[in-house]
Amino acid sequence: MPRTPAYWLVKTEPDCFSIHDLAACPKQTTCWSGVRNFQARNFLRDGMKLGDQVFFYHSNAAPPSIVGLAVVVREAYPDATAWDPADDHYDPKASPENPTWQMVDLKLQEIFPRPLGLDELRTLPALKNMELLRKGSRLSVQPVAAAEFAAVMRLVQSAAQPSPGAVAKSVKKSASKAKRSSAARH
DNA sequence: GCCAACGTTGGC
DNA sequence: GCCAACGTTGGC
Repeated sequence: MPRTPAYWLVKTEPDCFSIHDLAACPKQTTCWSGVRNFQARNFLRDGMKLGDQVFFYHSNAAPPSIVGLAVVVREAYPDATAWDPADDHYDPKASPENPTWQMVDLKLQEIFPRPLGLDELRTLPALKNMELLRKGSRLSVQPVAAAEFAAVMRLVQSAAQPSPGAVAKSVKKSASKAKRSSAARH
């Protein structure tokens, strides 16, 4: 029996690594290094399988939004940035013998016609219990229920021709918070 | 910039 | 094992 496909969401600060940066990568593929939270790592390591679809979310953006879709093209393997002292996410406790942290490879599947901001997502009843929308949620890698995934994708379809005034202008105020991301690598 | 929510650390 | 202190995340 093939496994039922699972759905996920990853967060990144666009000032750090945006979906457009992903689009510019060779083969539009990147390793998702830099995750330094155990719960997030466990989802990466144990949950994400080849072909799983992954919402791409921009945090610390204006507005914070789901901006597209990626697909898992390589399952978990050790995150070597963890034992690189020069890396922003260096972890002195990690080593090649004891990697601690894992990453997957993600390939861009689609940039949505427009960003789907938090306010808009909150209007969907199907997303009432979505982890992303939970107050205080900080998980940078999180599972998405199939029904939630479908609801967001329906919104994307309806977003293809946005009604006048419904388009959130994603003007970035580049808050000068240099680099601090738990999820992205640049 | 503020601050609530959360995760981690370390004294005990 | 408890929990206060601290650092980080991330919406606003």
